[in-house]
Amino acid sequence: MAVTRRSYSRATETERREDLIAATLDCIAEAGIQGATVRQIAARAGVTGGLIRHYFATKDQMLQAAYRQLMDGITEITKTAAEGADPKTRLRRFIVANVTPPVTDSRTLSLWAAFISHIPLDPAFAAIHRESYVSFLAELETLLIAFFAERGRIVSRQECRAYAIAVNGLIDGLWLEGTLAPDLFKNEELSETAIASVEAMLRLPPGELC
Amino acid sequence: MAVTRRSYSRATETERREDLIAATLDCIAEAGIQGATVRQIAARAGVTGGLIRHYFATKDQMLQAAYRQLMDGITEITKTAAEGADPKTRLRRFIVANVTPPVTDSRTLSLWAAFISHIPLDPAFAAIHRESYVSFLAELETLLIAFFAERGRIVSRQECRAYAIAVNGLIDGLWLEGTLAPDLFKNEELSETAIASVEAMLRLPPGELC
DNA sequence: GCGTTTGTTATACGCTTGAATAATAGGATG
DNA sequence: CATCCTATTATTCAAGCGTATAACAAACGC
Repeated sequence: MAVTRRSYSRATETERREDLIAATLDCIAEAGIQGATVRQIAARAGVTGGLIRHYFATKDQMLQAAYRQLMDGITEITKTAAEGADPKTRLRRFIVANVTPPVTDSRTLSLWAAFISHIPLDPAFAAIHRESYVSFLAELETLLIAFFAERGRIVSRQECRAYAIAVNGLIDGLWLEGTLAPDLFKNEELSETAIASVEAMLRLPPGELC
Repeated sequence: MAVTRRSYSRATETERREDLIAATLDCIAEAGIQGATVRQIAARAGVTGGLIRHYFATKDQMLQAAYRQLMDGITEITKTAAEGADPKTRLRRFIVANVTPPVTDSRTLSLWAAFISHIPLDPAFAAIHRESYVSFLAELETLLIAFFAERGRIVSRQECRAYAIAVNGLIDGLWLEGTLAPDLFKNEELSETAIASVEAMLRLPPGELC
C-alpha cells in the first residue's frame, strides 16, 4: 500500500529559522514556557517536530534565539521612536515609547518574564540579558548626554551614568506596573507619570520635558 | 515476602503544607518552573509524590500557594524594615530594604519572574499579583502621607498616589537591575541611587532623605 | 492494649516530552 | 530527463509527567 506522505515545500534557511522562532514566541506567550514544547512549536510553524533539530541542535538553543530576537525587537522599537527631532524630544519619545503599546503589552511581558526566570539558571540566557541591558543603558545615556549638552548643562560622565541607571529603573518599573495591571491606570496616566518623574529626577523645572 | 515500607512520621497539616511549599519554591528557584515537578518537590520535602494530592487538589493550587507565600514574605521584610522611627527614616529604610539583600537576591528574582510569567496565562496568579501589588502600593502611600504630614507639606490624595506609583516603579526597576546584574554596581551604589532619585522625584532638596 | 482513623507510601495508568533514526520527496544541477 | 543532495516527514524510544487508587502504618481515643 502506497503510504501517503504530507506534501511540503522547502524554505530557505533564514525563512525557516524565523518561522520557527516566531512560532516559539507564540507558544510561550500563549501557554508559557511549559507549553512551548517541540511538537507545539512545530505545529504552529506548520512543520513536523523532527525538523526543529535540523535547525537547532537543541530546544534550548532555539529558546535562546527566540529570547535574542524578542529583546532586539524591543530595542528596535524604542530606538526608532527616538529618532530625528531635537534631543529633548528624542528623550521624551524614548521614555513614552517604553510605557505605551506595543511595548506595554501583555504578550511582551509574558515572554520577557518567561526568559527572565531562566537567567539565574542558564548562563546563556544571562549573557543575552546582559547584552541587551547594556545596550539599552548606553542608548539612554547617549540621549541624556545630548540632552544636557543642548541645554549647556555640565554633567559628569559618572552622573550621567547614575541618571541613566535611575531612569532606566523607573522606565522598567512603570512598564511592569502598567503592563501587569493596565486597568489600574487611566489612559495617559503612565506616560505622564513617567515624564514628570524623569523631569524631577533630572532636577528639571516641571513641564520642561513636555 | 514481607515488603519493607519506608518509615515515616506524621506531621501536622500546617507543618506539612509549609514543607511542601518551601520545597516547591526551592525546586523552582533551582530548576525553574519546568523543574518543579511533583516528584522533585516531593523528594525535596522528604515525602513521596502521592502525598501532594492529599494536601493540594492539584499541582497548580500548590504553585499558587507558593506564589502567595513568596510575596507575603517580601512584603513582610520590607514592612518590618520600615517600623519604628520617624516618618523620614521609615521611608528611607523602606526604600533601601527593597534594593538590598535579602530582597535583591537571585533566588527571589528567579521565583518572582517564574510566577510573573504565569500571570497573563492564569487568572488565579493574576489575582495574587494584584493583591500583593495593591498592598505594596498602599504601604508606600501610607509612608509618603506620613512623611509629607510631618514636614507640613500639603499634598493631595491624587498627588500622593501618583508619587507612590512612580516611586514604586523606581524601586521595582532598580531591584530588577541590581538583582539581574549585581556585578555592574558598586557596593552602595544602588541604595544611594534609589535614595537620591526618590528625593528628586519628591522635589526635595538633595540630601534630605539621608 | 485494641480498634479506628487517616496521613502516608507504593504502584499503576495513560499521556507527553525531547531526542534519535530511517525513509521520502522537493528542487536544483547537469 | 535522470541524478544527486538534503530539507522534511514519519516513526520510534526511553524517560518523565500529573493524577488516581489501593495497601499500609502511625498516632490517638477509649
